[in-house]
Amino acid sequence: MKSNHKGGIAIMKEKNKRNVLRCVKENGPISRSEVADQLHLSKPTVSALVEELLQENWLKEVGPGSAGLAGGRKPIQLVFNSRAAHVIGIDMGGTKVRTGICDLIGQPLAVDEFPTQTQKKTLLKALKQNVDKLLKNAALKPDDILGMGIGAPGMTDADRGVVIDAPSLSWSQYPLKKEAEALFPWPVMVDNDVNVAVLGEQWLGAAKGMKHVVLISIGTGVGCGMLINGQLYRGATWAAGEIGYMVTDMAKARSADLPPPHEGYGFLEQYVGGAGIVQSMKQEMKGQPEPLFPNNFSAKDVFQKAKDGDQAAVRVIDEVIDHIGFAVANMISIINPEVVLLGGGISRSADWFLPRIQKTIQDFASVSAPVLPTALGENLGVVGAVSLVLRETESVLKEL
Amino acid sequence: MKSNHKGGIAIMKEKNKRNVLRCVKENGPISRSEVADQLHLSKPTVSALVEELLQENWLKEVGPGSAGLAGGRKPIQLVFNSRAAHVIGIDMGGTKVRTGICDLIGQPLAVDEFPTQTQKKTLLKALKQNVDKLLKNAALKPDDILGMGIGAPGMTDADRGVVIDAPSLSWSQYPLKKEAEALFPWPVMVDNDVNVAVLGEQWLGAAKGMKHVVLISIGTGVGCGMLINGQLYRGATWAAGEIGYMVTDMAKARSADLPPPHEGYGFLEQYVGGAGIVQSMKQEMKGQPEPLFPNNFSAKDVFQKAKDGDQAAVRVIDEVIDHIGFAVANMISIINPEVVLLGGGISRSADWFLPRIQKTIQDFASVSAPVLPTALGENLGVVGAVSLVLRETESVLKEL
DNA sequence: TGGTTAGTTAGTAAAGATGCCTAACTTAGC
DNA sequence: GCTAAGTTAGGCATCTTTACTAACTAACCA
Repeated sequence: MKSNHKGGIAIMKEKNKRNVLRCVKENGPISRSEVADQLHLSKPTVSALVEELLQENWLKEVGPGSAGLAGGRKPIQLVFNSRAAHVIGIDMGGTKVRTGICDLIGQPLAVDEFPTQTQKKTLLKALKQNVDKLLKNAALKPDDILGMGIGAPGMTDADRGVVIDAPSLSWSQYPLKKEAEALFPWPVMVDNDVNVAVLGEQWLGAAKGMKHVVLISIGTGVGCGMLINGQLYRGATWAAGEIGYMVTDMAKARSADLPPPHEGYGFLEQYVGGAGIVQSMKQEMKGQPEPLFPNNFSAKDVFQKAKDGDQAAVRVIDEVIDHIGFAVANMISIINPEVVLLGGGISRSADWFLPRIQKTIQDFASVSAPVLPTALGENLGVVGAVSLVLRETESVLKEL
Repeated sequence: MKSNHKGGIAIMKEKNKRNVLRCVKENGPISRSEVADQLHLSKPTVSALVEELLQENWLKEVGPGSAGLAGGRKPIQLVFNSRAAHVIGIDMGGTKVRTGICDLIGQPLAVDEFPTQTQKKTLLKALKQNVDKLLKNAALKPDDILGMGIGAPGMTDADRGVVIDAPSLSWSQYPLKKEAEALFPWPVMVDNDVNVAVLGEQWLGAAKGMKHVVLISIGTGVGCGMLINGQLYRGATWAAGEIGYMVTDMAKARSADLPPPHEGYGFLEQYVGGAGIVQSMKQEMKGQPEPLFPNNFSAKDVFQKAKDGDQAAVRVIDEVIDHIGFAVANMISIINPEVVLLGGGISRSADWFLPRIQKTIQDFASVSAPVLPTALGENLGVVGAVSLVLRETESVLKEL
């Protein structure tokens, strides 16, 4: 048994080992020798650590590569075993829950979804069933699972795994991590859906490998996840990124023809969120004799009408895009990110309005930054949740 | 000679040593035994490290404390030697340069200032002279100096120590670190003045010990420094915190009666910066028969008139404060800091307008945060620059 | 063409250095 | 004698260096 060196030397070995693992993972097939060079470790040390990693199945040898130009022994190529473990990602939305099992490089082996239940108990039961099915589909056993990540649609205390407030699910102070861990035999991590999304995009999407990323998600509500110095930034009280409350028009904010703030929606949200768009459209239609829409319509419908050229809809959407443009410009001036990603329902129409947003940035922001739609599509939440688990698990290797 | 263990075991010893040092520094007089307990290190290890730290003069023994209730040998009390080294801090402003020498706990031993020269060469020469004087006044030799920090009024590449752009000094791509290090026999670190200020306030001022801090400085220009996860956040291209470009009123931003953006000033800056206030006041005075001010007046004068109750001035200042309120509210919604500090010339009038800003936050921000004036007064820049050096020097001990 | 030799690189083994821990001891006060 | 602070001695884990073997290329020569 290992001695209980608390602040001890064993930590360093663990660190070196993780570094070796990461080095192999990132640099594809690579020899022990080259790993030693890259990590500034001696060859024997690397050999010993690789030996352990092979034993533990994190690495595989894939036969000899080719020798260098100047001759010499052929190197033994090492590769990361992306199937050494698997991670489950859960994207818990207001209307549906998307689930998936991924390997260690984020490849989905099985995905599924089911409608969100309003009762917490039934929701968890459905989740359990669904995950069991997923395991069967992927031909995996619980032992193969390293952990499970969950993206929840609301403010979340990621340390304790408590969803502090999720209006769309009527959750408040719900200890999701604890409840889920009672149901599953692996560790569970929970975070805000937007935070999870930005992790996913930084791992495998449009912000791959970047250190400073802002993701703005515009759908029913408006949210924003930030990656700063390569780390998720969650704020002092888990409330960072509430861009939905950004005021881009003081005069309007102060005027009386808007509902008072703090009834669950912020200023920007009132303009660019789904409900806000519908509201504005209704307002716009008042002056017109013939209703453009039936009684029930969605923001998506308004977008469609605007694309089709209807003037009233265009006016509404133009204002939405204008607000988004200024919100993005403000974020760029404050955060100076490498990239701004636009996600949520609105990202489907990205091509259409991105140029206008870019113009606003160019005119009003202090510096520039590319604005792109998210790249991971419908699996974004799942992949992000998987990334959450992997980062937390490997968090020891944060420093070089 | 030490073997060149690169990724080696020596790093851990260094870390433990720094932890011991920090432990003694933070926990006042303390015995070896208690340090061992707190850091989960063994007594012999602590003794050895303390021995080295005593040799190197970082620690001092201050005679025996009192024995415990149950008897036993009296502990030997250790204290941090705050005079083991000294650091020079330079606050380089647009009109004057403030200099100071501090000990390791931020106590100023000598401070001074001199007018800013427009010529770089003469400025550096004056700096050299002034620092030499400072050393003499503090009765120190160059060997006693650990390093020098400089806060520069503009966008700064802190890695290379290059001031990228400082309009008030007409500097562009100026390698200040390199130039200064040619003049002085110690390492020099350079950063933005607002970044330096937030470090200072977090060290010894109004944000002591906090991990998430926003400092907004409003004077000639408008700047913002952010401490996130306990670390300075500088952005992808050293441009983070350009709050002067935040747009809080889209309609006005688009209207034609303002100068076009990107002539060196951002939207918010045009309203709340010194020049902007003067401009607004002039605009306001046009309608009035009798001029309130002589031809030349400053933002400070306008503030004074407003405090005295002049209606035109009050209108101008009210708008300024309104803009600031929304800017602060937006920052809080986005960053969710533990505290927002207000610095720069405007902080003198803090008492007067803080309540209104707080009202705006309460009405429009997603969460709350205290808003306070900076606490370090005229030495803020100097102390912050000292802090910059100390953090960089001790950066190894960032993790617990 | 085919064999031999020199040079180069991958990986392993043994020995030395460093730093931590535990256990036992000394010191100093009750 | 009891207790707690601090030191000494011995052992263990980890890394590095040095020296080695294995394996391959290139070039030379019969």
